[in-house]
This record gives sequence, C-alpha cells and structure tokens, in this order.
Amino acid sequence: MISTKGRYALRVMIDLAQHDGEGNIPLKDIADRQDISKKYLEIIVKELVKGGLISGVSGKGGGYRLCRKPDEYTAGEILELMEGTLAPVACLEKGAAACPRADQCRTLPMWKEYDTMMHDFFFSKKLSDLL
Amino acid sequence: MISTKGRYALRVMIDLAQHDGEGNIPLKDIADRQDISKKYLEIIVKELVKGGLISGVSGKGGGYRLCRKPDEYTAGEILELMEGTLAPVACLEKGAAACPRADQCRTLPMWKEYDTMMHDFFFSKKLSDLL
DNA sequence: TAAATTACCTATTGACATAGTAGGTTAATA
DNA sequence: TATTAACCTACTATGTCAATAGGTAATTTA
Repeated sequence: MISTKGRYALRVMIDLAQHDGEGNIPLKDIADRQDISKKYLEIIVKELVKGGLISGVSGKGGGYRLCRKPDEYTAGEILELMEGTLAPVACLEKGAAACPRADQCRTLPMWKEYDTMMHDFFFSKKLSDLL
Repeated sequence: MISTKGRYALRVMIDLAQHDGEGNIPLKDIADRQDISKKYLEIIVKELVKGGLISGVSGKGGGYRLCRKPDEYTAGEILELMEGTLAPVACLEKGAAACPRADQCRTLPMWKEYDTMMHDFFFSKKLSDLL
C-alpha cells in the first residue's frame, strides 16, 4: 500500500505543476489548497528537494518550484523516491541479498512479472498526465 | 509490499497442490520443505482454513488439504485473504468511506487504473500456473 | 486404554514503520 | 529591522509485522 508520504508528494508535485511559471510557491499555499498539515508537508518536500525533484528558496517571496517541466517527471520516480522502493516483495528490492531459494522458488517468476508491469505503469505515467 | 503472510500462504498452497491427492499433509512436513517456522505457519493456515481455502484434520494421520483443484484457486484470492486488501491506496479499499475530495482528485483515476490492472493480474494467475 | 500425533487456541513480545506534532534557527526580502 | 518562509532536530502515539510460547482438543494406532 502506498503511504501518505507517496500520495501527498504526488499531490504536492501536481500542485506545483498547476502553478508552474508563477515563481516560488509557499508551502502554506499548497497545504491550504491540498488540505494537508503544513508541518507534515515539510518532511515531504524536504525529501523532494533532497531528491532533486524540486528546489526551495527561503525568505520573503520564497517557496518551492519544479526543477523541470511537468512532462519530464514520472509518477514512478516520485513514488519511488518517497517509498524507498516499489518492489512488491523484499527479494526484488534493489540491492537485496540474493535469496538462496531463488532458483527453486515457484513464486519468483510471478513477482518479477508483476514488478515489471507495475514499474512500466508508473514510470510511463507523466506528471503532466495528472493535470 | 506483500507481507510474509501473503507470500508464505502462497507457498503453503503451492506445497499442498504439489502433494494433492496424497491425503492429509501435516504442517510439519510443509514447514520442513518450505523452511518456514511451523509455529508461524499455524497462524497462516488457520486463516486459510477460516477462509475456506483448505481444510484441516486433527490427530494422527491428520493434516491439511486443498478444498478444490489447483486450477480453481487464483493467486489473487489467496493474497487478498491474507493481506486483507490488495488496494494500492486506502480510498480504494472495499468499504472505505467516500473521500470528500474524490471528484476533484487528480490522482484517483491513476490509482483506479492501477488497481484494475493489478487485480486482473493476480486474479487471472491460477495456483496451477505456479507449479 | 494409553501413547503418539496433529490440529487448534490464546496470549505475548520486540522491532520497526507510519503519520504526524513541537519548537526552534537560518535565509532572504521589503 | 520586521516579516516571511524555508530549513532543522527532536519527539511521540499508534499500529503492524513477524514471529514465539505454552498450552488444549481431536484422532489414530499399538
């Protein structure tokens, strides 16, 4: 299940895309529009900044803005950044220790097939598709 | 992320399918073959019994067995029973309170599309496909 | 009938993640 | 210099996960 962090991050990115070209957007405005606690959003945008998806400017007139055009983001990269991984099972996480049962596992092919399908879905869904 | 309960349940069902027609299969045998704690499997098979997917017989010569043929189970129903829901977001859970933002939500269509795709995938994957 | 076997039951636990809240400091502008 | 807004560290309550522990009930076989 996608956590609130992933879902809220997506809504923040959509909000920023909807106000793209209007300069810096204060987090307070986003919090008000999206009806999400500003305090909690701080945690989320911090990760988005750290991940290089958006940039923030302090001080009066400051706020956040996208680093790229809305069609240059995918839902997949936003969700993956916030969730850590989108893998359906631990053994398919990037950097996971090789499972000793892998070659005899009857379920691994299904998980791989599913993982590929899901990955394709979210990484082909652009932020601009959500406006 | 699918929990161990869901993943182990799938492996128990596969194991039972692999020994279908051999009478009652003791949990100890399954635990040994699958290399999973028997104690923990008890919790899992209890839910599988309660959900009507398998039946258990006590006493010597007892054990568990499938209630139907392996091609009459889907991975989806097994996973859904164990996980409670497969919904990617809370607002798509069966019996969830209607979200007041639903009609203006820019992400809901994507979640619905994904939910349908995932549902189709797991519910068209038969237990017999995993042998 | 006693022993062995196996399912079935209730309760508990440690570790971790989730979804926030609280209260401050730094940076930039008017 | 006052205001605005990002940025930072820390804390917390709640819940879930992944088991473990220690029994009782049912059934078969010697």
